Amino acid sequence: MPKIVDHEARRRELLDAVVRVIAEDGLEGATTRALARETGWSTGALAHYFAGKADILSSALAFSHERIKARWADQLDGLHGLAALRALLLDNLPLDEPRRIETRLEMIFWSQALGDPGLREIQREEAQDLRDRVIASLKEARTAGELAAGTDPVRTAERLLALIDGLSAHAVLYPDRLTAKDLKAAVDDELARLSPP
Amino acid sequence: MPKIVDHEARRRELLDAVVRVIAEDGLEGATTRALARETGWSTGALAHYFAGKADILSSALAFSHERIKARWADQLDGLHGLAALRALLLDNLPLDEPRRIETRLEMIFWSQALGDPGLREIQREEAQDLRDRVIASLKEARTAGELAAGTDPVRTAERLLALIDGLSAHAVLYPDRLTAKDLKAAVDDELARLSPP
Amino acid sequence: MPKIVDHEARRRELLDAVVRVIAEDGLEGATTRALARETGWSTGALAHYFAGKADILSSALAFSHERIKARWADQLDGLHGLAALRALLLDNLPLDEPRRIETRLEMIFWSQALGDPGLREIQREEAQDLRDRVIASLKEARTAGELAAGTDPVRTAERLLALIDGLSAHAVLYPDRLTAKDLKAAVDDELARLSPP
Amino acid sequence: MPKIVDHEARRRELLDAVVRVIAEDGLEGATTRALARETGWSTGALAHYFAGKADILSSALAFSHERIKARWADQLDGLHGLAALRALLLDNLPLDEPRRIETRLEMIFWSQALGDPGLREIQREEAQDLRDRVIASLKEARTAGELAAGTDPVRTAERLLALIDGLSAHAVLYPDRLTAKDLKAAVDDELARLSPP
DNA sequence: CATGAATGAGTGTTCATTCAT
DNA sequence: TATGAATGAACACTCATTCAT
Repeated sequence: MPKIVDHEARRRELLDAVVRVIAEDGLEGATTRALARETGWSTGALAHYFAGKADILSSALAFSHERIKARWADQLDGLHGLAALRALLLDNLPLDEPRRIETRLEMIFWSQALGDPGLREIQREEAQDLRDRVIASLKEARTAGELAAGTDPVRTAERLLALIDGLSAHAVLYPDRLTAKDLKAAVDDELARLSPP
Repeated sequence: MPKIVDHEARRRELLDAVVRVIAEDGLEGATTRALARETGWSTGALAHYFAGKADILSSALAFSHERIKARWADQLDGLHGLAALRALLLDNLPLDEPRRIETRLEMIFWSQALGDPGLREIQREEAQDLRDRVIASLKEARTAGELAAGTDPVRTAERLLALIDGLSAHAVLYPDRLTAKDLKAAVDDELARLSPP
Repeated sequence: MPKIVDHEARRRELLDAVVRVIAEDGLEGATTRALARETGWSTGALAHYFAGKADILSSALAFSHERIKARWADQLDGLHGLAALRALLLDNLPLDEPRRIETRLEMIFWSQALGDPGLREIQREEAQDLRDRVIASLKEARTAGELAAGTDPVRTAERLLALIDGLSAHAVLYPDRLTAKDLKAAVDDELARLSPP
Repeated sequence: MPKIVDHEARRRELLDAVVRVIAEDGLEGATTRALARETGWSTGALAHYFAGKADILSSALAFSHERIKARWADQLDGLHGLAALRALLLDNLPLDEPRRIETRLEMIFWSQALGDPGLREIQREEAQDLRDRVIASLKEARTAGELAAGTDPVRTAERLLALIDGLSAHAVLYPDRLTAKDLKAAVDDELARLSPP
């Protein structure tokens, strides 16, 4: 009678540890041995749940994205238009330690994705999802008269998305230069410019 | 008399190839053997010019920064205020292949810098330099009456710097989504919002 | 259940081969590849049992010392005074192949120890141990009236210890000049001079 | 008109530096670059005077031996029998810094000679030379009635030679344990036992 | 299912040697 | 002669992967 294991639950449990290791030590520190140690399992155990190291890494990225998306549902509940947009943008900034980890992970995979189409696709999907939501919020805001005339939702979305990713990168690279307060102020400054005069 | 080599010139020559390899294949592909092959020299030859691989990598980053800064001098010659600001921001976008290489290199080192204070310092200096120039241009623009009342140079600078880094990252990650034209439009949209009504 | 290995037993097994390689080919010949080949394992396997090459080498020296000290217990069982002293000194001479290997190993590490405090300490401990035993035997002999009046145990010990190390070195360097018989004769000549007239 | 160089004089000048480097840093530290740096010449210059690194090393050993032998002539001038013997033995102990360098060099080459017949031959010749002188002095002493009846010159010589080499090794390995005074005392203790009662 | 021992190709680095100048 | 730039094989070590238990 074999022991029955919930593979998906176990994978998520393992990936949580993997995400922490990568965000902390980078991909150089994420050796299979280090991951095994940190998860509390053996290297061989990881082999049961993942096809190899590449699978571990891409799964870790996808796992982080799932958590982020699950959070959006909470954050945006009952919000609309600019309020929803603001909540969404702020949620994507490294304003606390869990999100700093997410940002570090994301940046690590940005450079990795440059040479790995598989990783790039995972990131593209997440980015597309966020972009769709931003555009939808902007359209909602426009309908509600919250936007200045002539505001193009797509162009504005690209600007806002670039802003939060740039702010995120700067915040984790130069924490002295940008505090959580600065990040929020930057987003609010930008949003203020969207409103009608 | 033996052949005398200009060490600095040779280093720059080698680093030009190193930058290309890293931007093309990432740091994983930048093995000493690959770098030797690509530069056209032996692994031992690299040892004459660099203290080790870490020195090659940080020198490559510093070398790229020097080239960028040298270009600024040209780009900004005779420009002031918003015009200088616009030239500076556009120069920092991956609008052509050489600058796409620069952007890819920069992104690769962003993630590396997260765990390497030495690299982070090299990047911080470059970022500081750009930040100073952006702030100076904004102050110049304010003095010239090119800015809307109440525009804070520092907060604006942080927003603009984040914007161009975010746009750069998105452009090299999702080239289908953002063309050179889109990048310029995003910057111009943002700059338009700085002018007085 | 995986194969469980007794790490200490495996280390000793590996070190036995390492000692042979070093004594045979010197430290130059003791590359990690050569040691792996000679032990019958892969280079990676050695990494499981030793922290690195330096650890392999110092462990090999310590292992040889342990074997020698274990042998003393046998050799000296039931012996006292001059008889114990003689047994101890003879045991430290390269009178047969196993001890020639020990001597060669020791000499190889003498020169290595000149520039490596860690190795020097390992050798110092072993030398101190032997020195203590020699002095103790001499004091025993003095008490038993086996020594000429005025024989100083410490000074005598130093002379005897120097003698056996010098004889050992000469025996392995110039085997034609010094046979096993010559070595024993030299020790006996020296001991004869310790007895009362 | 080519520059004329006294090859032999230049070789000796270079070897003096080589000996110092080896005695100081061991053979590991005696890279061709290090030797070139220390001699004040380029690596290529050494190639003019030596056939290769092996030639440099064996020449350095031979050079040290020449210096030692030249010194014997001075030391033993006008001495005979036991007095000559004593002078000879003391000259071979590391009683001052120059001779500590000689001893370190000798020990380094002992282990190297174990696997290199060429080096072993160089050392054997030197050892043979010293051995001949010791035996000759002993015979002289015997003729002069300075030795106890039944003293065999060859067996005694082997003992004395082993003693000084063992003392030398111990003195450089464990300088705390054996001072210059101790070394002299050990030799004098041994010599005292040679005299007739 | 789970283990961790074992593999061996690949890494960065060193260094004796060669040779055009 | 003398230089020092250049080579490339050899080194110690790491690590993703495999697999007998």
